[in-house]
Amino acid sequence: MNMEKDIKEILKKNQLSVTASREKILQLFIDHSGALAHGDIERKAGEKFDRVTVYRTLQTFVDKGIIHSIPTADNSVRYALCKDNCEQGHHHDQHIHFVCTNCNNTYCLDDVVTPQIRLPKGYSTEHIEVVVEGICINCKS
Amino acid sequence: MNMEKDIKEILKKNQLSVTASREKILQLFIDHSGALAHGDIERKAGEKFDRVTVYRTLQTFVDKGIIHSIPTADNSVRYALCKDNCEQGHHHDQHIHFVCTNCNNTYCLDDVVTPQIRLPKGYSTEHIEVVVEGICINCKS
DNA sequence: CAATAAAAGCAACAATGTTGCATTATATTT
DNA sequence: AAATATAATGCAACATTGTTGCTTTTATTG
Repeated sequence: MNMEKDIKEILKKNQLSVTASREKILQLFIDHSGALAHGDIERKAGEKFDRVTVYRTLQTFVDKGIIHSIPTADNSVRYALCKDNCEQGHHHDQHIHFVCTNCNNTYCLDDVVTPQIRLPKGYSTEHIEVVVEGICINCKS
Repeated sequence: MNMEKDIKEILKKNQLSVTASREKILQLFIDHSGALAHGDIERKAGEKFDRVTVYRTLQTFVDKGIIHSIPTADNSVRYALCKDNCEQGHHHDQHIHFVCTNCNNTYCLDDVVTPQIRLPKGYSTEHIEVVVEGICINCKS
């Protein structure tokens, strides 16, 4: 399969010029099923690219709706591919995230939809983020 | 009201020696209804205390179950008081968190219980974190 | 292929988080 | 209440992470 072409097309579809760093970093996300922390990406792509480029590329991808960031409680933001055809400046992922406490991987559980939350009177909802911690399917004994 | 005494007692109840920095930082949490970012605390208490002390005090409070950390998607961990009588090394807060996109405050909605999440086969749940973004009751127009 | 626009690289800096150790404060014991 | 043991603080130095301005390089367009 000609994945390389797919990557170029993803970039073009998002009105991004095709550069080596963008191809490489997007490739990382496609190859890796789980989420990637900035540090992971910097380690895997950082030999070839400047740290600043990694930061800016990730930011660009988030802005374009190619990846989304996943909240954590320990100051280590992670990113994963958007699968819900997010558009520029408007993410609408509806899946939950799962963090394995054993292998520390983060997964997007695309089939698990975020639940409705009934808020107290006066609060309005724009976006709901659900992160479940537990043992993933690869680590269960 | 003699709040000072309460603070000392909270510390003692958690087998912590009563020190000026712990009193001050715990006071901040009690006075402030929402969550506090590390930066907030450092700014409010940092004139009197060393940055390192703030880090260590927060870590101690988390370990003891006095405060809990709230995940965010932008690398700015926030902390809030535990109200569900968490014990040392074992948090069992069951409330959701609400981040106002207008005033940027984070609230613990103690009355809103985290929903059940049905995970795919093979995944087991240890902890569920729900963060809702929207407009809070103080900012609604 | 040249011109234009955009991205990458570089350097310097700012902010955030960590560690070891000497000093100081707290709690405990007598 | 003072001495002692224990624990927390402050300090310095360092490591990591994130940001900004500017120059050079690369990609796209005609």
